[in-house]
Amino acid sequence: MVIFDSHKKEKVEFKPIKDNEVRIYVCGPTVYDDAHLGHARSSISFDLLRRTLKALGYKVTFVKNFTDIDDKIINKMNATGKTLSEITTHYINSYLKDMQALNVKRADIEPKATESLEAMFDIIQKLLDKGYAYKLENGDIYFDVSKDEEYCSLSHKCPEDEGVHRVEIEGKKNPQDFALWKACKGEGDVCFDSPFGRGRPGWHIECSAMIKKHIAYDGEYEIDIHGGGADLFFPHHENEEAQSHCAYGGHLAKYWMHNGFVTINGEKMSKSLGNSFFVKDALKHYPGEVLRFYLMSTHYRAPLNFSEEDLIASKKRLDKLYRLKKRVYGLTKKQQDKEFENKLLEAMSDDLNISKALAVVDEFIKDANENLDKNPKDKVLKQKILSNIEFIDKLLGVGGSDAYEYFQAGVDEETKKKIQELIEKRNEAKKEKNFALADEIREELKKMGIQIQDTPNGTLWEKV
RNA sequence: GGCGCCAUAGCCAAGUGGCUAAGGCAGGGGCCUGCAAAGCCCUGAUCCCCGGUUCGAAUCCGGGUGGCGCCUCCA
Repeated sequence: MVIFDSHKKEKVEFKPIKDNEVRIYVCGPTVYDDAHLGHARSSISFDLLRRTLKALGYKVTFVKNFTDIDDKIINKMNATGKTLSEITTHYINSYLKDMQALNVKRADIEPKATESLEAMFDIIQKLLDKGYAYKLENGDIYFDVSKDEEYCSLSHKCPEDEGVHRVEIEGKKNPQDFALWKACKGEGDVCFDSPFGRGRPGWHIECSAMIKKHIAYDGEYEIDIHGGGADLFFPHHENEEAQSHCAYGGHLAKYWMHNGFVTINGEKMSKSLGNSFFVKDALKHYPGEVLRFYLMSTHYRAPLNFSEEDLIASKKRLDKLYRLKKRVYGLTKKQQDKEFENKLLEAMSDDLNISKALAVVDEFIKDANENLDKNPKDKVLKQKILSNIEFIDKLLGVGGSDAYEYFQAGVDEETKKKIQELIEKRNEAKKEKNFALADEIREELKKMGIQIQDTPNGTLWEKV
């Protein structure tokens, strides 16, 4: 497996810290709103990483957190009058539901920041003891970046001070110092008891703590891979790394991976720009699997400019896989095709080269169709095809649905019945060589958004 | 202002020094079909511009131009 390490800024051979085990931590969402396509893409990217590593035989422990305490959540509380847990529970469930629709596997561990406070206290205390942190008069505790010689060596993105717009806080020693603990600000704030007084944690400390609590090794590196959106590299990941190595000595992660953004009209999708596209809204128009296929079809590090036109083109590509699946429908026995599996896995092993992988899939579909045309009754051939489709589902997370249901999504039972009746009527007309009537019926179906195909196995239909 | 990324056919998108520049969508031609649809076959780019390195560059270096991101919450 080769991955692009955003710390070294190059592709490197992946070697786990311990044997065949891989520990991955990915920054999850701050749960104050529904998931947008950017969250979806990040999730799908690391889902592909996880599936690939598993297929390669690694034992993978995958952790994705929920940031459930944050300024934005508090703002939402004050705006809606709801409690913290009402808001976070709602958006966590909404997130999980969306990700399930996208065929993203649930993480092995899904820690919440509010349930990891003890681990945060430990880091903060160590940083205070070692002189890396200091307390302001108002009770806030800050990390002193000037004490950490390695600060900035992770992302290489630390800016010079000129031209930077930063929030000034009274008493901060360096402009880049960041909050580890925010003292309680009274009414309207959410506060927890701590050894440092009532307050709440800073954002960066949460991830360091959850890693330490759940999956950290004690050695040179705490985990194998740390992932997240490209926007998190600096300052979030830089700060996580700083806290962790100053508190515990080792580095946080052996490899760092960052996914690119989803853009709209070439601009980053974000709340502040007001151009967010929610997953739940997209799901009203397209099946989750189609959305997943589209979002994953651009390499995870490249920006993806969302366009409905491209999404439709992408769907047509996926349709072909399902049409092939229809041709081997009903089979249960499988015949493993190691050559195909290796080819697909090899593509994904190259820093998740999805374009190469999808080209392998396309080639497979083409060959399979061609061979089925030549030998429609070849059982072994069909079993291999079925087996390959299952492998595609396992590795890429698409192709696992029922082939008929895939094409009939969103059509209610009553309509299905009507379609069936029209098809039968047409078949009779065809038998009587009444092609004018047959064509008329086909036209009627077309107006309903239904396209039919006459095949040796009868007339099939698809929703366009 | 600092740091960084990107620029390949109508569109999406691989390829990071060397055989004829993957694959998909759209388009054109054909086979199949009562006609369609589906499927299969054939068909398209010399890689933003200029200069350099090299026997040889889309791929490396320098300079442009054009997009974008991070530096403030953000996947």
